[in-house]
Amino acid sequence: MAKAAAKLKKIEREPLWDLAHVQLRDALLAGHFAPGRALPLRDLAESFGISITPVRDAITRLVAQGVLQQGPRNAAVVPTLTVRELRNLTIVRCELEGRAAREAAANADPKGLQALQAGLRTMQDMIERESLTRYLDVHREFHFGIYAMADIPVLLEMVENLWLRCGPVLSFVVPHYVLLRKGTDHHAAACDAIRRGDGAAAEAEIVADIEGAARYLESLADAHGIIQRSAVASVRPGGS
Amino acid sequence: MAKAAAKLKKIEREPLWDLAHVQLRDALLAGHFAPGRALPLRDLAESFGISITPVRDAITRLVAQGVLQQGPRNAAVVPTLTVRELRNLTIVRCELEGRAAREAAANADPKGLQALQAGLRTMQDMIERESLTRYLDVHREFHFGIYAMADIPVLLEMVENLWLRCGPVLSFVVPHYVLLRKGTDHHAAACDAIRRGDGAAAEAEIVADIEGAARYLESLADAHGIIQRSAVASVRPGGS
DNA sequence: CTCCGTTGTTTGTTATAACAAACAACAAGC
DNA sequence: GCTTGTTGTTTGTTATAACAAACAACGGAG
Repeated sequence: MAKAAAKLKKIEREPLWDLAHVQLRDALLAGHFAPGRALPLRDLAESFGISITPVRDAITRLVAQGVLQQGPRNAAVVPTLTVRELRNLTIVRCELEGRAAREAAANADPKGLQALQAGLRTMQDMIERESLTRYLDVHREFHFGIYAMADIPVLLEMVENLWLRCGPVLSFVVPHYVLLRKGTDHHAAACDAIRRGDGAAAEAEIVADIEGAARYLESLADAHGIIQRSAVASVRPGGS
Repeated sequence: MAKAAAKLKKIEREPLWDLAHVQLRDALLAGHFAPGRALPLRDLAESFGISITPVRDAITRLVAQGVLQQGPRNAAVVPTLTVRELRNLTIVRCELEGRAAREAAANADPKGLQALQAGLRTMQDMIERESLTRYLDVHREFHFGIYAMADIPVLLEMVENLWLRCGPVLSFVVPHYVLLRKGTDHHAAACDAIRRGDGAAAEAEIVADIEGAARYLESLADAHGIIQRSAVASVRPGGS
């Protein structure tokens, strides 16, 4: 009987290495780990309360995705973004996300458009109230609402990868950036263009949004220690 | 033989999971595994003569890269490419490889150009002699010679991922395709455009090359069982 | 003959232990 | 005082065993 019940209920038990992967990914995105920091397997395993095997699996996956890099001893380290790497990521992002916006304009559905506009209103509300704690989530949902409309899974997957790569840095700056009201107009314009079915305009707006944020981020490169000017970015043992 | 020697003697101390990863990747690219086939860990471990742990690592990495998919039981299966997926991959490939060609034209170096033309001549020789055994390697080197010229590591990495995804299918058809002399002119034209520094032309030629091959591949979809028309693509348990 | 339950096997998952290489620390020698 | 060799610790790698879920095969009941 227990067997029959189990067969009927369809228990879905998520593997531990998947949990570790999600937790690690979210912590990375939240900027919880400093760039260049090493992530020892046993420490993570202990903090998660599991063995090192699933942690190792999660790390392997993240390294394969380019979200983590591997240091000298094959140790996983959170990547340090140089200005050059940020520019390269921006180039690829514009190419891919621009194309996704173009495709989204081609086959936009009313339901998705409605969700987009709802997100737009929510974001504007949040800006007026200056309550930006959940802004990042809505912002992410808005962008990926557009990209999902393109209905090209490979493209969506790659854009997610790109967001993961520049995630911590972007998450740190977007709230500051958005208070200057520089991003919202692009968002609204992109949404309008998609509703009109104007693919070129949608692509242009998304590209402008991405490049604007990247420019702002780059201008802050020296102010905050978020991204490194040089590629070395190592801990100098000497000095004061 | 190299791997046997490496196994007997301790020449290189490359991790085992790296070896497993490379061997699996090459076998996939060579089309050694039928699409839809499951890859049990213990079988692979036995065939490699190692434990299942490094094999599992390699599989995890390949799944994270999208080179392998995971089936119902989290089992790794070699992905079956549907026509729709192939079209989506082609879209992203055109976007990314086209941009790479454009960037390559912007900062082309004489040494790389020389290597490109050498590859071009080798390919033409091979076509005339109809000895296409090593053609795929040269073809791959030619394309990635262009993409490496763009000097954008993230872009190069993503293009490599895309090639891996449609690898087996493409490897199977390219030799047939190239005997029709349909691809070489695009290659030569792209090379010329890069030398002239004409980014737009280089992009157009690469895009034409990719789309031409994709069209040809799609026309063969029904003839050979390479790609599936439908998404199911189940494994027939019946006779061999 | 067909349907269903039981059982044995397969297979992915996780934990643990043994191992090896690299870094840190400390002590001896010049 | 500085360098160097040795040792202890840290940390990634690999193998192995125990485990659980799913599939296949077999046998009994209707």
